[in-house]
Amino acid sequence: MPTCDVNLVDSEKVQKVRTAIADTDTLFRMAELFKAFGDPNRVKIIWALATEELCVCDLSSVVGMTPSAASHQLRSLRNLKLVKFRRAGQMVYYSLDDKHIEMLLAQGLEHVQEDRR
Amino acid sequence: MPTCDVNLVDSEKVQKVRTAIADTDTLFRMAELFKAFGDPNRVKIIWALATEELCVCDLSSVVGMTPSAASHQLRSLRNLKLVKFRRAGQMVYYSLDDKHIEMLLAQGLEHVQEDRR
DNA sequence: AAGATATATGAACATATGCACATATATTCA
DNA sequence: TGAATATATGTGCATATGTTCATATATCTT
Repeated sequence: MPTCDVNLVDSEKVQKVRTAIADTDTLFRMAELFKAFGDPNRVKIIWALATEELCVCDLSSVVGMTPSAASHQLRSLRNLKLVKFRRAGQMVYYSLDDKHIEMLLAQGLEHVQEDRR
Repeated sequence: MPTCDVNLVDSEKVQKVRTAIADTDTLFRMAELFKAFGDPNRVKIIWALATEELCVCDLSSVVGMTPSAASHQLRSLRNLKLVKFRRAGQMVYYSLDDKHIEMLLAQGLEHVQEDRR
């Protein structure tokens, strides 16, 4: 891997930062979590479920996706344990799994709104 | 677009959720913000810069990328106004642009760690 | 000015992602 | 049991993404 010829500019800083950063697995999991929020439709889904528990049918209607597409996304969110669900007859009701999720959503919104100056 | 035959299961809820969700543009911007965190290497970059201001050379060393790859990623982060930079001679020093970014990072970490029960 | 070094950028390529479509599964109701 | 409905899943495709490699730009040094 090419590096700067001066191997490091400030190796003390580099060492400090190296120890500050989380392990690879944690970084990977964090990236995966954020990736879940990295699509407008999924943000919409998450927001919707933060507002109200919804069945797949109503959810798809709200976010404007086919039930199939919504279901696919819900699967990812389920795998990441971001949403939980309960079956009620033929319907399956989804909701957020965790208060953290709402906080992340709120943080994101805040940043975006503040940035629009 | 196919929908459930029963047009809506609970149209009152649907209406409520519809009005609760942000406009398309906001959703899009939020997704873009989160997408920036949606890659392990970028999380690493952001974390590194949250710890210490770094030149591209030292940053690439910390995150284990080529300076070129790091520079590409820094450009995206710059476009999203997540990082700022100052030139010092041949070197360019990057740092986080905003406290929100660190908070998002912290929130993400917290979720991931709590989840590892 | 010329060479050296740090950073940036463009293009190409491999991989990942999100959706549509077809089909499967599960539940209800007749 | 069989038809109807809600949800889930597999596959294929178009597009997005991240990296590498080549090259450009900027700054310093001599």
